[in-house]
Amino acid sequence: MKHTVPIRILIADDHPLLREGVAAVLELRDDMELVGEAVDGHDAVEKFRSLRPDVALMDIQMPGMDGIAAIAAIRAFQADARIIVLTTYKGDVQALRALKAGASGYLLKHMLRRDLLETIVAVHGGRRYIPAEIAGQIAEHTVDDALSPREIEILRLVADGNANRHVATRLGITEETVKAHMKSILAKLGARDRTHATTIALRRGFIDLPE
Amino acid sequence: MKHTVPIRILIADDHPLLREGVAAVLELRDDMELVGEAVDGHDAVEKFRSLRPDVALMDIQMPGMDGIAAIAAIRAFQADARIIVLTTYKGDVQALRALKAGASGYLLKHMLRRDLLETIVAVHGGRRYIPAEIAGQIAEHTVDDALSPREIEILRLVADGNANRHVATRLGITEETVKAHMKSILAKLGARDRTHATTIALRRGFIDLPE
DNA sequence: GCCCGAATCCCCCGAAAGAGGGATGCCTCC
DNA sequence: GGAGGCATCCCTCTTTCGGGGGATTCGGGC
Repeated sequence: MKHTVPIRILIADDHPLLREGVAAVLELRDDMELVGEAVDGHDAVEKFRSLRPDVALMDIQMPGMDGIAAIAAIRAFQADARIIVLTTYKGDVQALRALKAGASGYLLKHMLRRDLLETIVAVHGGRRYIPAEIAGQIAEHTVDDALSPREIEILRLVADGNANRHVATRLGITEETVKAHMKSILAKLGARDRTHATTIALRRGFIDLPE
Repeated sequence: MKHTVPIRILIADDHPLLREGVAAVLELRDDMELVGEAVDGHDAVEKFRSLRPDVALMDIQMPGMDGIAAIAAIRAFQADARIIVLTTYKGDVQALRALKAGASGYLLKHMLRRDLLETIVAVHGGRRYIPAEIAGQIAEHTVDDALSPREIEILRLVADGNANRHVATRLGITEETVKAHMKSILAKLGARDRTHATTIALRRGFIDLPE
């Protein structure tokens, strides 16, 4: 029962050295086989289509189409695709988005190769595999503190140094409305002021650094 | 002239998969040899002492002692140590600090293995090797926009959501003094307000995300 | 000796921010 | 069809920011 067909794996990550590392780890195993490498989201979707791997390892911060969009695109044409996110932290929001998009596992890049192999086996077997660290973080929040799309839009502009009035003109709404949104943002994030809200949102993955 | 002693290399990085990737790349070369792996700054200093590698690859964001402190510590007892920083971006300030601490090269993790090998050879040969991208960034700033230690301390507290008055009490100074520092910070960073200053400082590597 | 930057403190003052209320339409979900 | 979230707008009022000036001390560099 040990000699079955190896698990066919695709990796999508824009870091060549990390891809190399995964390749090196997988080469030592006769029950796994790296069948392809993708360097961005579009590439990942395309290679998934043509190679039909059993498991895909996917980074979520890649140039062009990001990993979450790629996961959604892949699941759209193959609903039972097994996808594992492989990232360097990024906050509970990103993790939750990835899981909602259809990822079955969430691996942190600083994890050991044992974790990688265990996760691949588990996910290939149809199970989910979320580290307790991440699961706990997700459970902690996401009850009533999810920012609405408009709130995120506003916070992004605020993070970039726009005063309420500038945000208002930029979005074609009133300054009063922006202030109302800001109140809601501060309450949801438990922030003391707009600067605090910005760093909290950055840490949790609601927004990215401007530019 | 091709068959000389291989370049002995030490890698310090808290990402096992990346270490694996570097190891895999170096294994293909008979003119290079990976002699050790360190998982944090202390480990790096210790392993450098005992192994005396020709070149050390060093991450700058590691648990415990960070890479820059490790570089300084290593150069303190071996002034001609060849050290290459291997990181995922981090702003011109971090790059400059690393170079000032004694690094001879600055590699971005998304670079190709060709760049890695070229840099190792160059640095081993006593040359410096800074990607144009990084060199340009450093040249662009650092003229008159370096924040003083006190300014960084204040900006860190501001980023964490402290009002001027709270910063003042925390540091045992007057709110007026904090305001004076804030004026200087805004001017140096070219920021429109404290939130903008915070995101600029994060992007450039002056400060890290709170917590 | 002199200059300069860092760090400290002081003033005024207008403009933002944020906390406190509201209100209205428009969804969707149960 | 009501409940609740979203997005919009409105008003008041206090606090905080940030620009505009200053000032001093202390240390290092030319």
